[in-house]
Amino acid sequence: MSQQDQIEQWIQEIIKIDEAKLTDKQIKIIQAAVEVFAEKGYAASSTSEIAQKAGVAEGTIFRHYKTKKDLLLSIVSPMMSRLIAPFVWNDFKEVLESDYPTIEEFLYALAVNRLNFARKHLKLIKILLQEIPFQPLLQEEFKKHIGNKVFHRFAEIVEHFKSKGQIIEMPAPSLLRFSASAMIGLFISRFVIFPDQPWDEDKEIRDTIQLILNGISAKP
Amino acid sequence: MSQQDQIEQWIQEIIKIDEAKLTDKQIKIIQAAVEVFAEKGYAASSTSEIAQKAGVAEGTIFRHYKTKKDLLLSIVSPMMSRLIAPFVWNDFKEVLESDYPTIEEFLYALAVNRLNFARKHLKLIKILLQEIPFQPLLQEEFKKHIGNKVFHRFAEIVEHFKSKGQIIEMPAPSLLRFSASAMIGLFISRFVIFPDQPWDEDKEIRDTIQLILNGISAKP
Amino acid sequence: MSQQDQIEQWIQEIIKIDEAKLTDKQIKIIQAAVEVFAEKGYAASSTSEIAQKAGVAEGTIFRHYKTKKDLLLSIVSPMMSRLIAPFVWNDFKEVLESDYPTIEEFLYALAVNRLNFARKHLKLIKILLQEIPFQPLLQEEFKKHIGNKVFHRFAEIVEHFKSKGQIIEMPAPSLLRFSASAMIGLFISRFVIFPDQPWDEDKEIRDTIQLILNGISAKP
Amino acid sequence: MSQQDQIEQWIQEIIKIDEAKLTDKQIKIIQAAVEVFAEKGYAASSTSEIAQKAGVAEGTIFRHYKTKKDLLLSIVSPMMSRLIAPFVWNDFKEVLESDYPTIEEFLYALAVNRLNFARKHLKLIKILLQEIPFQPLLQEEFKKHIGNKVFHRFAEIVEHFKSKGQIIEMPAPSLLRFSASAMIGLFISRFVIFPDQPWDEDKEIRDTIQLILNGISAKP
DNA sequence: TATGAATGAGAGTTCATTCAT
DNA sequence: TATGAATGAACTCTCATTCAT
Repeated sequence: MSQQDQIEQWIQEIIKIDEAKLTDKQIKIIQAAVEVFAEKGYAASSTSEIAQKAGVAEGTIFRHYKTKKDLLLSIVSPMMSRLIAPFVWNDFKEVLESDYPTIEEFLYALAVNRLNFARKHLKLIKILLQEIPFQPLLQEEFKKHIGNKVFHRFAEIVEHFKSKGQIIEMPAPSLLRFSASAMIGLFISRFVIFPDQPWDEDKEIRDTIQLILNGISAKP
Repeated sequence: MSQQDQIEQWIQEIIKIDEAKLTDKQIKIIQAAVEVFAEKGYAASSTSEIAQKAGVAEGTIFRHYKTKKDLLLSIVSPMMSRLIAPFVWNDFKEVLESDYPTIEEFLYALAVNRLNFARKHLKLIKILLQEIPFQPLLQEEFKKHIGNKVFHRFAEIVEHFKSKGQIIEMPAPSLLRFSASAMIGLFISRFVIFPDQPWDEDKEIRDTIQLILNGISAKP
Repeated sequence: MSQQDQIEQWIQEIIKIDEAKLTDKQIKIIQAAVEVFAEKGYAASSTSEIAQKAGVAEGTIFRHYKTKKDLLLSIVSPMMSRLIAPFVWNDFKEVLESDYPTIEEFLYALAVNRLNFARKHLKLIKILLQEIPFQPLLQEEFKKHIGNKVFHRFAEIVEHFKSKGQIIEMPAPSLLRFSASAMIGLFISRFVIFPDQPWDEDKEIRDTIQLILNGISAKP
Repeated sequence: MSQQDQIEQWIQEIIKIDEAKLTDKQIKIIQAAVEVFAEKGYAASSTSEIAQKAGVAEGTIFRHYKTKKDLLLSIVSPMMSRLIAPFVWNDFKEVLESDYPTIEEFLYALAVNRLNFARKHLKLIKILLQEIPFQPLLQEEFKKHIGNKVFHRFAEIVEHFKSKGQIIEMPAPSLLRFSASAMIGLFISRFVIFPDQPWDEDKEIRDTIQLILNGISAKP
């Protein structure tokens, strides 16, 4: 089992996706909704178009989802936790220290994993990002997940390396923001802005990691 | 005249905003539209709400703007060039070399300028970013401005410093993306994600610039 | 056996309610339907709410009743005959003359009986009255029962007393309408308009009867 | 000027109907709505049918009335005060004593006036009565108007005659209920139950008044 | 017999747009 | 130029009814 597969497996255990309970029609509705929401935006999408694309009657949508917003949220809300799943690992630090020879290798594995995840769920993530500003419920979840979980985990790690004198003297939030921005910037360039360009993903990931590490490493 | 004022003046000359021609009602319509679009998103906003907020009749909007989309674009489209105005300077390089003692100082002046600009036009920029995915016209403009102008200008500068051995050996697009991501990440954190936190903007800007420069500087 | 019980027994014999044939689920459906129809009105009630309240599946209702209207009518239609049952007695006159010392006593017994009946089936009677204007079938039944049976019976009695010089000289329909209005007015006040006030029912009934008899009695 | 005209004039002054402000289309909408609501009941009526009957677009209805219920209430609610207008006269007692030779004559004038009013607004009154049970707002208005105004006025008059020994010793509410029931019973018979029968309205009114007065007069 | 998912017609309502004033 | 009443298509959502299980 490769390291990537291993990471993926851990994630699956964490989030326990129970798509099993969905009926055939529900899956078709969700697929159609993702398609249409991603293309036109939530507000500009019509339930009739979703129904048509899903091959069901419009009423069927409302049998499974009380309102159109309900449909959106039940699609998009679980995405948030899946998106940041690897960062809320309980044994994150152990994995980092034991399973990977260098921090570069660890970050590379993580980045590849998330990049593949993003590639797989591109449209859903688009919808999520588009709708966060307008859906208070999503904002709450965002704060809960990112703010409380991911942030504290990262702060821990940063302090760990800082205390060893390996990281530049700077507030943890700034370092986290910087690192995350660089990675997210890569993702957005790759998938949103220039999806049709030829990309040497591997090299771009490695370069970005190097730039980040250069940036935050303490100078001798 | 301070350096900031000087930059601002140059920008004004470049973009030549002709708000002078707008009637009183038009200005009210635009202000109301920005307000409503930013709050609810373009698709979920109604022209009647805009009219009401602007204190004009519904018909008046359509006297000045053929369609709702027309209203959106005439608000948002000019923003793109204003947003990237300083980066398309003709005498960018001269300014950089002659007016500022170090590159840090130059980047700092630039960042402060854009941060203040973003603060002033926050809602408009929000709308712009929200609607780019759905408005082909905006996408074209984005590519035209960013792709052709900003990118080439930066590539020039990067090559200049590379040839002097001061910048790490890496493709210019990657370096640009990395630098821009770090700065934009700061802006989004400041204005979108944590607008209500207390911010030491100056320090955050200087830190971010330091991290970027650390990242891209050639190691001795 | 009290006179009230005796009257009740006669009524039961007349109308022969065959609720025995109803299954458990049917009874629950009817109860739920009465509840919901009375609360929201027939047209504003949904079969799904009835099904939910009855604890059965939506389809089950339509297994027993072809349509929603069918459900309404099979609930409400038998009520009409039950409501006017005592007035269509075959031996009405004999009872009146033999079993009760005075006409006041007879009317009092009758009123108490109907009042208790109305109290017991309040919601059903509400539905019946609400729906008569919109259900031609109910209108027919109303005319058949009231018009043909009750009216002729009363006309007979009135003529009987008129011929004895005990009742004022006035057309029987007017006298019937007057008497019925006074009693029905009492019922509606009691149950519909002021159901929550404290009522001395006995006294109100006796007063109303006295007023009616005062009104229709021939003056010496 | 006849006594009837005089009464009508007083009423007009009291209720101050300002139908003048209604546009042509609004009047058509109201007329159509009254027609359809009366025929099918509020809940079973569709706005599209009303629009069609009024000869306007469906959207036009919602420009003037926020919701379907709004349409109902703005039609029906003003009816309540108009319906009971003559009974809330400030100088009711003076009129009764000065302008009419006998109380019979006064009641007769009043009854004729209300009968003509009911005839003119038959459908509206039907709708009002049908919807009172389901519209809390109407119930409130009913209690406010009938309970507080009409009732107290009548109680006053009853006490006045009681003290002169002309009315039977009985609670005022019972006497009012009895009298109102007899009159309302006549109206309902006339307009709702047997609208198609030939009616000698004058005689029926006079008979009913006589029966009421017989009922409530103190016996020598 | 009982279920409940599925239907699709039609409900009330919104809205960008038009046009007579 | 500015208005706002009017439009009617399109929207989200409800509902009585059907039917495979």
